[in-house]
Amino acid sequence: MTSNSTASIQHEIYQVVALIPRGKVATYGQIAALAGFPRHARLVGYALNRQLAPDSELPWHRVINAQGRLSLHKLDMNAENLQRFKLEQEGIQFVNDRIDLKQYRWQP
DNA sequence: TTAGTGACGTCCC
DNA sequence: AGGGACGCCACTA
Repeated sequence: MTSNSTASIQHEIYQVVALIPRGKVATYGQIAALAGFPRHARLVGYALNRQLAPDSELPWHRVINAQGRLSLHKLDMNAENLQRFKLEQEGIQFVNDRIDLKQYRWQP
């Protein structure tokens, strides 16, 4: 690992993401704040990138950006298609490639 | 060490 | 509405 502090941060991020219920979504910034690291939205992306595996227990697909859009295409367009598929399977509706956060945002 | 980068967010126009 | 300019901060070369 590059540093043990980031390892613990990642651990906190995973714990929060694991709490997102089926059929709901959260933003990167929301996850960072809930994990106790405000303004670290980008770190959430880095952390999830390491968990990007088909057999991952983590509901990484329920994390989207503050615009209600998917951001994964910059890295892996194929993975983004999977993310959208998983979300739609949970009953989340896309309107013009966008999710209505007022309706679907997770509120702990 | 420094500079560039990025699964982001907010502000401004 | 939607796009651009910054701000942010860990990571990488």
